[in-house]
Amino acid sequence: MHRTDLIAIGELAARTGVAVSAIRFYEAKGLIAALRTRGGQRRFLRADIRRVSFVLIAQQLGLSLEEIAGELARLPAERTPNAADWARISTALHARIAAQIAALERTQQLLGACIGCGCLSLKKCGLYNREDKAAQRGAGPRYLMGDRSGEIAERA
Amino acid sequence: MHRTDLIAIGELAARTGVAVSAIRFYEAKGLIAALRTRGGQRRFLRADIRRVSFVLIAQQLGLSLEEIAGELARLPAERTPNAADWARISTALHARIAAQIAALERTQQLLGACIGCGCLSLKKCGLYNREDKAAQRGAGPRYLMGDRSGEIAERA
DNA sequence: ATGAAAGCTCAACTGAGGTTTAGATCAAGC
DNA sequence: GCTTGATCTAAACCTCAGTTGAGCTTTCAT
Repeated sequence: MHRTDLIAIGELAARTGVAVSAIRFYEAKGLIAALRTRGGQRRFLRADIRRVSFVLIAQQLGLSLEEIAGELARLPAERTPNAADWARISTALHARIAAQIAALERTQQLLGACIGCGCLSLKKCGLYNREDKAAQRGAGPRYLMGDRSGEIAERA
Repeated sequence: MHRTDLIAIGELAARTGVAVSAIRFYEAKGLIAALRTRGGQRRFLRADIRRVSFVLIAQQLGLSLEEIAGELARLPAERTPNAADWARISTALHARIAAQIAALERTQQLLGACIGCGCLSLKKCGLYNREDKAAQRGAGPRYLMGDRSGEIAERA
């Protein structure tokens, strides 16, 4: 076959809706791999369209690029992910979302119990004294809360 | 005046579980206010323990510091938030969490429809072609709200 | 063979939510 | 008074998920 089974970065960008700069970034992060022309330009396989699509979907489901890279690493590199691959992954994602929903519902319950009680006491408040830390998120080293069982505020 | 009502930054940190650096950061962001000793050290009111606690709780519910500052600005500065204050805030939080849960449940449904179909086609996939973009926030890092803890740096 | 379009690299920047570091000063116990 | 630990400021640094820009090079259609 001719070289039409390889696509340039701009076409991959157009097909996926992702910016060219983002595709270079994904390559740098090891999410996708590129061949190179003699002149040094990237050329991608058509299967990479689906790989990039998977990145977008998984991102929307809350996975970090690092986690996505982990999933993609278990996928065959040179072919389109098939139904079995996707079933395995989507089942895992399903469980993940279920856990998120459950965490939020627990929060909701605690909040309901708190409305009107004004109980912002660290010692007693169910919202504060939680194990699951429902929505901890974001970048950078976080100070880990809790574990000061000895001497927490009682009186305000 | 041995029995003081004012507490030093280290004590506020210890009582809330927040790092001293974070408390200074919150002060710089206008979330809390500090008095100063003649020597220039910060001294906080005991009510600030609850203000900081509120910051932590609201963060767990997904509010940004800017949003939290907005809520705190409407609270009385010099006293502990009372039941009425908390009722107003927690009602708003309740609606917010309900929306998050609804978004995740829609995602879950779409994912359920996709399991096994291998349909990572951008044209058709309901997971990819969504209007709500479930919990996408801001132009920078994208993260879904909800549990992403797991491997936060644990440093001594 | 040419000229526009697309590609290349590398570095710097964004913004949220902080932490780390350096060097100096303050507060308090003995 | 001395020493020790807590605190001060300011600026630099960190992650994540990219974007932007400068300055060149390659590719492709004519």
